[in-house]
Formats: sequence, structure tokens, C-alpha cells
Amino acid sequence: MSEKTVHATVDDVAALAGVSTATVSRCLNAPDRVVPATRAKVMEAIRALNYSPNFGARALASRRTGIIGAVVPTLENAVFAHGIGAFERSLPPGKFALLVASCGYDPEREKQQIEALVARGADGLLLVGFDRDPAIYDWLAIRKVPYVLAWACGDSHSYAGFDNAAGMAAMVRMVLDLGHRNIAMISGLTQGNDRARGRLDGARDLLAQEGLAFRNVAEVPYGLESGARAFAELMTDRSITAVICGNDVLAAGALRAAHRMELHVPKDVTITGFDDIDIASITFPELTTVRVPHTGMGEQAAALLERLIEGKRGESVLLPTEIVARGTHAPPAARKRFAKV
Amino acid sequence: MSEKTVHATVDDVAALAGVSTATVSRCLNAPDRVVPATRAKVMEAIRALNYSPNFGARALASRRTGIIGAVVPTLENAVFAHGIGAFERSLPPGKFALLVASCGYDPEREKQQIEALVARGADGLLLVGFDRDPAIYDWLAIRKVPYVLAWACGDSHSYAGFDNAAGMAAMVRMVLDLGHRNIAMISGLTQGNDRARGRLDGARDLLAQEGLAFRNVAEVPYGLESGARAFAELMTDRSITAVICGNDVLAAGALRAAHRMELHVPKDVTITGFDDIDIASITFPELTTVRVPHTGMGEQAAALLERLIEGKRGESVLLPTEIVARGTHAPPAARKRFAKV
DNA sequence: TGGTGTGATGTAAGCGCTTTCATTTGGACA
DNA sequence: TGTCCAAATGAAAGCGCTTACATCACACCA
Repeated sequence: MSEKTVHATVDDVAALAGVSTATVSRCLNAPDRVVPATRAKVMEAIRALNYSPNFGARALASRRTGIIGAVVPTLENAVFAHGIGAFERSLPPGKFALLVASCGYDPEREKQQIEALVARGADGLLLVGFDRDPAIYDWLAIRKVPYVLAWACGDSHSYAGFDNAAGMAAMVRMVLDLGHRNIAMISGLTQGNDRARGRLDGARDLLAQEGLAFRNVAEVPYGLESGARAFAELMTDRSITAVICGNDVLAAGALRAAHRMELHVPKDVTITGFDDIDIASITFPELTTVRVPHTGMGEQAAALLERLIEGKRGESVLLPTEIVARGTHAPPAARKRFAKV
Repeated sequence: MSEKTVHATVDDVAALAGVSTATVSRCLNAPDRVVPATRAKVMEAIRALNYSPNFGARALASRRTGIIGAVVPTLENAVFAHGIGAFERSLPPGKFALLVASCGYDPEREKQQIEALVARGADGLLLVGFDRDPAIYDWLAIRKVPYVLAWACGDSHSYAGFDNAAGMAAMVRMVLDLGHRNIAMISGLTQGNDRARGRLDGARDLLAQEGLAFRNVAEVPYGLESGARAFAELMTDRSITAVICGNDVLAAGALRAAHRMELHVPKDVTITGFDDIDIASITFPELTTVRVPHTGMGEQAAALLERLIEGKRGESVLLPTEIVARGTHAPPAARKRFAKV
């Protein structure tokens, strides 16, 4: 006990204000249950003592922390940085704070992070996608920790997200409508990543529906260089006139490779992205891509999770994606156009 | 009391393992102070009961939360997203978790966020830059909350950062060495932003040292379009041969504007950035910029803050910046070159 | 004027863990 | 085999707050 606690406690405030600790507590947590005159006295005492409630004690007694946890693959990816940013901004200020953890796309690490956040008292969780060990969902259910899934949709869980497959299908539809038939795709790694898989499947299914298939599909890690290499590889097949990319970073890489190969975009080859992050409007030409409502999603996810935490029912939210037609698409050149089937 | 707590407590574990609660606690917090045989029994009981310690109780009793808070202007800016990402990854897993808040460059909101994080029990804080109301520092001192400043340096506080002025001065030096004399700058808003101010001052001071000055300086908000507009404006002065930008986003905007004005970069005009974020290598031509060690900074900041939280002394860290010479710089065209003064 | 209902406030019992201090245990040593 | 010391363990006192319940004051109505 070499050092006495410097901070005023609720008892000090109560004593100074001449009320009970219960009243002090009420002033802070349910001000309208205290008569204004009393409240004024208490607030004055709080100010005088420079009091602020002890977090641990409050959490212990109220069984609530006001902390929400989020696990994302990485913040390096603008997609998640923006989504998390919007999510955080949408949380009622003062009421909730955001605990952020990243897992580097590693399912095992994601599990640890979820446990760590819950151990840190998270009242609720924001997770990315739905593809994970069912044991995790069981565990969350037992612990009664509400959660919202984002960047995906359609599962039996609560979500605020969008349809990766549909978004990509729309893009492929547009490319088909331009007349392309020899199409390749550069997909992100689909292993344990339902977003990447959804996009790939969405594209494949739409092609199949038209009796077509990709000439080739490269599945590569996230990254500019990764996209560039895959593109160079793919284009050794001289018949290919369009390359669908699983995200904007891969597309930007492909675009760079096209540059270096002295392929003219979009005259010689059409390249499309997905996400519509900043870089999509910085490339030359600017990237034709699928806009994902990252900001709206963050907001909706916050609202939904808040409801769940309060024990209310909350409807999942499916947000629309939208094609942003910029400069990297065109009809195939020097090739016979096919009528739409 | 309609619903009994579902979770096992330390008492349950102690009972099942046939030890006291103190021993259970020690098994969790100081395993080496318990004999292996006992520890095994306890661990077994913990597993059997699916026990995990209550966060609030732990925080209350130990006066520690293992939570670190960070306030950044925004996660939309890749610079902060990367730094925070690296910071989070560098925190000893399981030992600390990261509470993230953003303030949108608003000092008042930053203050609120700092208070909110401390109220949430943050054991320590990561803040951006040193430019803030002294009252905040006083308040943190009274509360004995350790903190580390990042993205800046040289103040009397603990920091892990770099020298904005020096980094920018180096860039201006390079531009001078190329022969440019009619130089303009597009700076971020310096109001309440020591990083932007440091960069601007660093550039100005270096010029002054050579007996020169900027032909013109635009101070504009962060953003692509913002940079584009400023550039167009600036270039109405036909004598300008180089435009120094306060960050990569402004530079990318300037580059886009140059494109639209059919100015050839770097032949007609040199454009430089600062930060070296992803977009710097996606522009065409790729951007010549100042690399900032965002990742290393995040790591160092984490290490430093951890030391401070443990009550040890920690040395501030000054990280070097580095010029990345890519494709947007060249000697001034059709102009007499000046010898270096 | 007394009964009664309503809203404000007080009383006090925990919440589940850590930690100090006391006690026990198990060897090492003579 | 008996002493003594260090290491291991146990007992119990909080940590500072919330909240169920009790109490009180007061206005209203019959």
C-alpha cells in the first residue's frame, strides 16, 4: 500500500454531495431518475473531485463493458480499413468503444482473436464473412455473445453485407454484353475465404448459365505484384480479351502488367476490378469495377449489432453492389462479336 | 435473478480442483509460483468447467485491463490504417488488445476520444502527433496514463516517429539539385496538424537556407480532388516547374490534374509526394515520394508503450525517412539550369 | 384529515477476481 | 531424526460499482 489511490471513488462523491452512492450511480447511468436539484449537487461534486468511474468495477457490477470487438483479416487492405472506420464512427459515442484485432487471414489466429476479445469483455463482435469453424459459433452461442457478420450475406447468422456472387455476376454479365467470350479470371485465394469464393463462383455460375466457361482462372494471393504476375501468365493465351479480377488490387496489378507488356487497355484487353477502393480511380485508365458499400455496411453493421447487444431482434441487411463503369472495359477488338445468347 | 450466471467462477474451479481460489488465480497469472502437479489439477478443472475469467472482476482487482487505446484522425487514410495495423500486430498477443477510436482531425473530438478510451480502462495510449491542448497532457499525467506519440518526433513526450520537416527538406533538396527554382507546394491543412506543418516548414526552411522561396503554396484539405484542384490553380503560373505535395494523395490528385491538362510528367513538371503508400506505385508515372516507416513505427511504438505501461523507462525512437525516386521527377525542361548554390 | 400511491432516495448485498499475510509443507542439513 | 528455511498454499479482505429492495416524503383523493 505504498501509494494510495489518487482517484476519487463513488463514496467520495456521495459524501461530498451529501447523498448515497446509489444516487451518484443513478446520476451517471439514468439521470432522469434523479431530481434535477440533486443531480446538480452530484455533478458539482463529480467535477470538484475530478471523478471518473472505475471501469473494472463498473463492468463487474453491471456485467457490461460497452466494448465491441472486431476481427478483420488485416487493416492494410483498404476495404477493411474503410469498413472498420465507418463502423467505429457509427458507434454511439461514449456508449461503445471498438476493440480491433487482425488475424492475417489465418483461421486459427482468428479464433484466438475472437477469444481474446471476448476475454477482454467484448459485449458483441463484428466478424468478416461466415466461413469459420462451427465450434466458434457454438462457443459464441454458449457465451451468449452477439455478433454480426459483414462483407458477406445469406447465411443463417445476422449479417450486414452484400452478395459477392451477385456483384461479380453482374460484372461478368456486362463483359459478356460487350461481346467478350474468351475471358479469364484472377481470383484471390478462396481457401477459407468465402468472399473470394463467392466472387469466383458468381462469375463461373453466370458463365455456365450462358453455356460458357473461363478460358483460365488464376488463384493468387492478395497483392499488386501478385496480380501483375498472374496477368502476364494468363495473357500468354492470345485469345483472351477480358480479365476479371477478384479485387481492385489484383486489377491494378494486372493493369500495370498490361502497361509493361505494351497492351493497350481497354482496346487490347478489358480488365475489371471489385471493391472500388481509392486506387480504382487512380489507375490509368481508371478502373471499371464493382462498388461495394463499405461505409454503408459499417454503419448498418453498427446499428444491427447495437440492437442485438440490447437484446432486441435485428434484421440482417443486404446492401446492393453497383457496377462503376470507368475506363478499363471495351468491346473485344479485332474479333467477331457474338450476339448475346 | 431470473437467470443464473452460466459461467463457472474461480470458486467453482477451486472447488473442483480441491485448492483455494488463490491457487487458481496464481495458475493463471503466475504459473511458475505453483507446483506442476497442482497446476495440472487446476488446468484440468478449468477445462472441465470451460472456465474463463471475468474481465471486469479481473480489471477491478488487479487495476489493469490489458487494453491499449489509440486515437487516429481516420482509418480511411492508408497511412494510419497501416500504422495501426502494424501496431496491433506488434502487441504481445493475449497480453494486450487494441481499442481504436478516430477523431476526424477534430481536436475536440480527439479529446473526447482520449477520455472515452481512458474511461474504458486503457492502460496506455497511442496518439498521433504532439499538437494538442496542454490540458490533455496534464490530465493524462494526473491519471498516470502512459502514452506514446507517433508520426512525429522531437517533443518532450515519448514518441516513436520520424522527422516530417527533415524528410520534406530532403525531398526539396533533391528537387533543387535537379535544377528547379520555381517551385510550388500543395500542403495539407496545417491548422492543428503538426505533421502537415512540419512538412511545410521543413520545405520552406530549406528553400530559405538557399535564399529561395516557394513561388506559391496552396493549403488544402486531404483528398484526391482537392490535390487536383490545387494543382490546376497553381499551374496557371507558367513559370512553375515543380510541385511538392504534402502527401501522396494530394500528389496523386495533382498527377491526375496534370494528365487532364495534358502536361507531361515529369517532362513538363515534377511532382513529388510524401508517405509512400500503395497508391504511390500505382500512379502513372509512379510517384517519386518520401518513404515513411509506417510499419516499423507501429512496431516501435508498441514496444515503447509496453515498456512505459510496465513502469520501465523507454527511449523514444526516431525512424529515418527515405526518398523513393520513381518516375515523377526530372530536371526542368526548356529552362536554363541553375548551378547548385 | 387520514389513507394511499408515486417517485426520490438510501441501504447494503453482492459482482468475481487478486493479493497480502498467515499457515503449512517438504526437504536439506547437521 | 530433529531443526529450520524456503516454497507452496490457504484464508479472507477488499477492489469500486450497480441494483434490488426498503424507506421516506409528499401530494392527492375521498
